[in-house]
Amino acid sequence: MGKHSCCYKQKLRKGLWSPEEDEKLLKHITKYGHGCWSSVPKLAGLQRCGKSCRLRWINYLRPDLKRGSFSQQEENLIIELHAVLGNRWSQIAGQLPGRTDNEIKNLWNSCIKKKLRQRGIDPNTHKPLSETQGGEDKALTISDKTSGSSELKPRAPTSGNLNSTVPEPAPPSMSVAEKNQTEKSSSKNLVAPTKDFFLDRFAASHESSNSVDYFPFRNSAYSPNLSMHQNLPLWFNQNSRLFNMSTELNCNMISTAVPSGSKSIVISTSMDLKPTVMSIAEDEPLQGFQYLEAGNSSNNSASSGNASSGTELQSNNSFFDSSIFQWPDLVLNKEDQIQLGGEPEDLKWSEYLNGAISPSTDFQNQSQLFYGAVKEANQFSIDEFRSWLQPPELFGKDFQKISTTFKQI
DNA sequence: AACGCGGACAACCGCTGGCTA
DNA sequence: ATAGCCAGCGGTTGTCCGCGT
Repeated sequence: MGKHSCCYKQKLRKGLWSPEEDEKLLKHITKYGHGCWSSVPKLAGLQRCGKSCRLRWINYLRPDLKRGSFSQQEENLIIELHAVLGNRWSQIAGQLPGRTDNEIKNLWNSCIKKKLRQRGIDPNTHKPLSETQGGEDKALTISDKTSGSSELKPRAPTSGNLNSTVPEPAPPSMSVAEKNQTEKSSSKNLVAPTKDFFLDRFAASHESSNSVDYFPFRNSAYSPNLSMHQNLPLWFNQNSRLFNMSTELNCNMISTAVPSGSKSIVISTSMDLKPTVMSIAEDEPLQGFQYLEAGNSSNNSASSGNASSGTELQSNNSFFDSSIFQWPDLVLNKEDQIQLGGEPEDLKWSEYLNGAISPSTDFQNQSQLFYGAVKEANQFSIDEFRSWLQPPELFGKDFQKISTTFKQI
């Protein structure tokens, strides 16, 4: 099993590709496409196995490959993505146009790992080396953090042979004690803004654009430089309250820890990349949730034909659908609790929105909010909140569908 | 100049899962 | 239901090249 029939054939060349071979393969694929890879070598006149041809094409000959060394931005992005995805090189590569999984893997193993270690960061866990050596953080069970969620399943093991336990995002600046403290103070009584609140705000922000048809909460808009961990999805429970997955469930495995009461939709984006949408089937809260991903609204369609169309909701290809995706350890302290709908702290959000509370624009500080680090209420800037409410044109058709779905909830 | 070493990159290998007959 | 084919993925190995001794 696993071995390609072509691999048994004799006289197949191995090793480095000659320029002549490259030319043959390039000409063939340019002219006819690759079709079935196993037939490519024969048709192209190459004494290689189809697998080798495929690899050569993907890693070297493909016209849309970006050449040259990685920029610092790319490196940073790889580190951030790795923190979320682990060694899922192909998924990481998917977020770096023009880069291959092989290239990224090599970079990681040869360069980035070393750099991280030099900075005192464990490349596997993305935690400070000292902390890693001291043992793994105990993962709190759901019941540790919430009351009345006994029906929730415990964290599931990761599937497959992924040797990495997916690292849990943890700010190096935060001590274990601080984490414990924030975990203890996490909000059982959190009251969050309602869906209507967001919708109203969004409508007010885009009065001229039928904007209520859209629901583009872009919660990743804090800063392009911040970690992927900050791409928190917004969940609304059946009471239309914003539901904080991480705070209320401490769930790392979305597929196993969806709250039974929530018939929800999650809207998220991967940084400035694809908006991501998930919804949960109302009557199958635990395992029946659907996951939908909107195509890339920016429509930077690649030359290959299998790129997302950008117009259809799709059911795969985002790290969010991965059972190993770990939700950020978001913890809101008492000071961060937001209450709406005539409740005493109503003013808070409106104050933010009106700028009465001076917003911090220090995005690094903001990042701490999402790590559950020490937070101040006014760190939550109005500018950031406004940036969630992206104009519809930035999201395109996808969100029209999303909003339709949302309205049905 | 010769040698050894290490880094960077290219390619291979083994495995998995989807698809289809 | 099952077996075979295939694409894709991630780990590993091989190769090249620059640098220091």
